[in-house]
Amino acid sequence: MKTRDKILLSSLELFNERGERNVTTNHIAAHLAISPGNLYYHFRNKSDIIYEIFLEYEKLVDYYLDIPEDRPLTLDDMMFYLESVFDGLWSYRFFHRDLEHLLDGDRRLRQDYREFTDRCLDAISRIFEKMAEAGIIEPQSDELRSAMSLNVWLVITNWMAFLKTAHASEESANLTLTELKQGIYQVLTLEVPYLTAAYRERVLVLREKYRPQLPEAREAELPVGKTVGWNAI
Amino acid sequence: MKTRDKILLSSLELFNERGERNVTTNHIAAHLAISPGNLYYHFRNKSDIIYEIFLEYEKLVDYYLDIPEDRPLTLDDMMFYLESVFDGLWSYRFFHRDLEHLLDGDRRLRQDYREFTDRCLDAISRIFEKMAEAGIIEPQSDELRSAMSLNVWLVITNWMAFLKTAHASEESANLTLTELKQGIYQVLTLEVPYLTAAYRERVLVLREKYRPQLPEAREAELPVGKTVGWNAI
DNA sequence: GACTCCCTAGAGTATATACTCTAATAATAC
DNA sequence: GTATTATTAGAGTATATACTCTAGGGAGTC
Repeated sequence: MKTRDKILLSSLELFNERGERNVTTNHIAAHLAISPGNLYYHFRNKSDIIYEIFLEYEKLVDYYLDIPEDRPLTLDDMMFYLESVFDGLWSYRFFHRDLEHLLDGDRRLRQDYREFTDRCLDAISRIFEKMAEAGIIEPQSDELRSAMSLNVWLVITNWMAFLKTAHASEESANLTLTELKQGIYQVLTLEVPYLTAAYRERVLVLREKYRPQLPEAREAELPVGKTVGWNAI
Repeated sequence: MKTRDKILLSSLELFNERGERNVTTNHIAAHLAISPGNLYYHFRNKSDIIYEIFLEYEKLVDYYLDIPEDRPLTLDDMMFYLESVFDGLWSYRFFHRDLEHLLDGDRRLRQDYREFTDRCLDAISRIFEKMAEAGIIEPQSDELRSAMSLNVWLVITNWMAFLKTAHASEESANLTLTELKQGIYQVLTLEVPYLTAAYRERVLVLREKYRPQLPEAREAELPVGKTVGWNAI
């Protein structure tokens, strides 16, 4: 593999593991056992590395969210979109963590990310539209669908932050893809009230598969009777 | 005012304006025209300053989210909760921005924040329960209410990040409290499908007041026909 | 005046971090 | 083989940042 690609790969790996803020260019070079000079031969600066990684991320999600216009959507499609988006989120999970700071430091990235968000919101909205056409959910006004789509986006992009800050018992307890995908449960929760009678039960069954599991550690930690919120069932 | 309090006040101000990451203890001291030594006489380190600010934030939100158990909830109560929570979010807006990093650097804060989240989720859930009792929304199963509450929390705590990353046209364009409160529109969107016939119209009218306004600049920027998502109505 | 206690100044330090510069080596073209 | 280009090493640098240390001022008390 070319050094340039190795740098991108290692950077992504380290960013995901430790957070962009905690990974220096020297760390990346050391991790690859190359010199800092070598790294800076391939990339002008750290922002450039991050930008390249973003382009990959963008490409991946755009690929996933390509919506077929020649046929109706199915439940399988919907689940594929959800699974795929969370897979993408997982692979580039450092990105949404320090998003604000990353965008502050790079105009290009800021602009591109904004357009990326718009495309995603558009895609989500289109998916809902086609789901209504397919009779999976009740039709919604444009206005409601847009607002709903935005809420879906908010839940998707911030589910991980919630897990890392509010959920994980200790910083050592690292996140797993399985836990991340419990975000699908939350997204489907948004859809529940709109499901048609014909599909309601089927979707609820699918949703159940993603229901968050109580980590033993956490349950034991909380005083009896004080368990609250999403895990209190 | 005591120097200690001045430090807390200035820190909060600077953190909110520039982000915790971009504000050093030296900046804070300089901003107050005091010496670094003086600052460190009052606080052992930066984490301690942040922790103290968190305690204030926590106290404020706990105060806002105190739920009266001796009477039913009204629509006014609900709007008060929403307004208050977003006011709190605004006053301490630096906090959720760098949350993950802040928690990484302070065990105490991590633990406290987790309990704080649990209390908030509990409060949100209780509010929904009482709103159902008051006939504002249809009753929900415990499971659905918990999942809903968590979605409300996700939307509330991440609305600002969305505004700053995806919405604002330029980094120079600073956020206003009014824009932040458009998050209330998003939260009410979550409630829409559960509203009872008796209250539906009244809530929709309230919700309308928070509907995001299209900033002129933004509209002009986007190619015609490509406007998407939440602002495309 | 002298003592004490609280507060403050400001120079200084250890460490980190993004990035540069020069020289050398490997790969390729002719 | 030789010239050229692409790649790499590694020491080095400028700047920033969290934090320390010592000296001393001011106010109250006896």
